[in-house]
Amino acid sequence: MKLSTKGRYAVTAMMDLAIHDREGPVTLAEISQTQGISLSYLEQLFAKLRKRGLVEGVRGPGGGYRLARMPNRITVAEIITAVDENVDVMRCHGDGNCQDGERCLTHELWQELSQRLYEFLDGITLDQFVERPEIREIARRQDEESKRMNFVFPRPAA
Amino acid sequence: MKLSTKGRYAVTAMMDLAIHDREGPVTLAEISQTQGISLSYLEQLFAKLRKRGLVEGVRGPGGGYRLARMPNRITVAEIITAVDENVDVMRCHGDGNCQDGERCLTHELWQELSQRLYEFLDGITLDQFVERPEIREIARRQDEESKRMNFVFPRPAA
DNA sequence: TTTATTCTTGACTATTTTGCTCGGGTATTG
DNA sequence: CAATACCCGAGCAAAATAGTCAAGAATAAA
Repeated sequence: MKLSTKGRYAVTAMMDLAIHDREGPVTLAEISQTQGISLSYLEQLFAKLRKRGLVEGVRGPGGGYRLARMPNRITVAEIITAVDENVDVMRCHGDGNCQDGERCLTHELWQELSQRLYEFLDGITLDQFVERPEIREIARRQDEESKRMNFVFPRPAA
Repeated sequence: MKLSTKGRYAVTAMMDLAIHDREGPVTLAEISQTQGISLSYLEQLFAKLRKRGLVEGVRGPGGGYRLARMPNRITVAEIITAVDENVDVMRCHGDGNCQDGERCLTHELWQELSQRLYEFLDGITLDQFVERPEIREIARRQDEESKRMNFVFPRPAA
């Protein structure tokens, strides 16, 4: 599996969403601020997440994004495969034609690895992590920080 | 962990080495042919493998590379970390300063994942795989293929 | 001792991915 | 209608990936 910052960003954003889920839709601008991810990049990631049915966009003022399912029904594996379209460890995609139409020496190794990796990530749902006290602590810190920033740099009046 | 073709190539080459270990040093040219990896690229990979003490180079005619240790003392994890210097899933390298000097939301997730991944790959030694009948079968096929190619395109006489 | 063989090294290059910007849309609410 | 926020596509710089190319050094065999 491909484990890049891209997947990390997506999971981070989805956790942010899960944490603030009950407070209504969360705007990408907010996520961008609290998680330190560029807004335009978030837009790209969320386009993919939406296509996979993981989030729903709510347009208009007061809009934003919300989870399309309960947090306990969204796995980390889903999030990563949604944004990292190339999820294979293997070049043959498991077909076994890695070398001139035959299996290469390491075919089975990567197959096993791939499976283990997926099983691990598929066993972790968003809520599992969000409920951890350490995570809640970090989220609280981020909220404080965010409020402080709004005080220092308030939105321009309408 | 970073799982790229680079690491795959390295493990493949090391398996080839392990399979033909008792027949004396194996040249990079041979590995290049049987495994379909560019010779110059192999040179780069083996430079790193040598620095990590996984292989030994034998110069001169009849030379090549051989494993520096017994195949049951070389793990897949070692091979991959040898060529993929950047082995971290996390941007903070486990230090926990992922976001403005603090932990990011997904810090623990990647930490756990990283650990699991490493444990899995560290539990697999070269000999474990080389001994499997399916692998031996593939190796035999490759040897046949190689002989055939030498017959069709023999080395120019001296 | 010459020569062929093979490792060894370094610099250079093409392609892909990553992370991001910009400029426009479109739907929705007040 | 105007502000908010999603939506969409093109493009782009930097880094990583996956190589190539050229020259040199050690050694075994002729």
